[in-house]
Amino acid sequence: MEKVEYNLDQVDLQILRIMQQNARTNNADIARELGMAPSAILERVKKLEHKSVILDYHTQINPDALDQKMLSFIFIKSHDNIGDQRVGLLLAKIPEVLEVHDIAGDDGYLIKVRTSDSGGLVDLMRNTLSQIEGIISTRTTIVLETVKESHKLVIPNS
Amino acid sequence: MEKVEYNLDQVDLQILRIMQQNARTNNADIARELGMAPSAILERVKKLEHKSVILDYHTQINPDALDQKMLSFIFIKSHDNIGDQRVGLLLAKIPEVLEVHDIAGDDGYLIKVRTSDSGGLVDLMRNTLSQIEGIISTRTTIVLETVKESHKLVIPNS
DNA sequence: TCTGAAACACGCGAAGG
DNA sequence: CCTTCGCGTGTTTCAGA
Repeated sequence: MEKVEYNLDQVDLQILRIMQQNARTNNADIARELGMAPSAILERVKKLEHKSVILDYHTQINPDALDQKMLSFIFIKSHDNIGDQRVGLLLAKIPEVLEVHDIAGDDGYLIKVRTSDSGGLVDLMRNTLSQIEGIISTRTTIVLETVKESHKLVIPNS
Repeated sequence: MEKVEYNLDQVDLQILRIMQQNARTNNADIARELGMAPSAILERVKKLEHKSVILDYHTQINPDALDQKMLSFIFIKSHDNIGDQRVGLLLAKIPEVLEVHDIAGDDGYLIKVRTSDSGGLVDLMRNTLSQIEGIISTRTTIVLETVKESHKLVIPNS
């Protein structure tokens, strides 16, 4: 892993705070709030994108509206050795698999999966997961209801 | 739970597909891509927001840049009865707790937590989680590395 | 790294089919 | 539900401090 210096100052943090709250806030509004010229904000945002501090601008869509009512977490034990992520990378390619985390303790992964319903989950496990070589076992946890789903990080005051 | 009709047509799905890819794409660009007038797009986007199909515009920030290198999932058993979410709602109020899911089978919740490091996690569990009445036990899974973290839903072709 | 000017492009509401 | 039109405003580049 490479050492990267991000060197964010107060103004950067304020920009991030505003944009995390609403990614569509325009430069002019941010500039007014911070008492700066819009072009200065533009420059900083471009830099934050280049430094990979800002990774993406994303529209959060209601899963129900797209008929993806089912959310599950699946623990997957694999033959992957430490540092190897062959199975993890294959899992990451599946569109319904939104997250893949390499976890401690179990030689395994935790993945987050959205499907239309339980049938969709069964299909995914039968048709897609079972095709991946090196999976030893799975344990599925089904979400009944999501109380909170935020992507907003805690941004420090300094 | 109320029955809601979303009634999304092809144009709506295309708009969602574009905006999910980049929330900052402007109406004019979307209009060009779909061969429509910008104001028609504006109208539809507003409607999608009102119908809660679009929930949020969010800037995804690199957690490393904000010194939040530690990600954990914690299973929490509680005294909450079915349909009751007292503990869940209290968990949801904690800023470091990004997600709270009511899960099947264990009278419990699965939460996703970001902290600066393992010390931050210990602090959270000692100082904050332990203050919540009704938690019976916790089981923590530590993420060593995240292979994929997307928030993009699969948008159907029709 | 900022400001300010200038050219260009977009947002967004009105009016109409 | 769409288009066209128009004014006010935002975006972006560049020179200069």
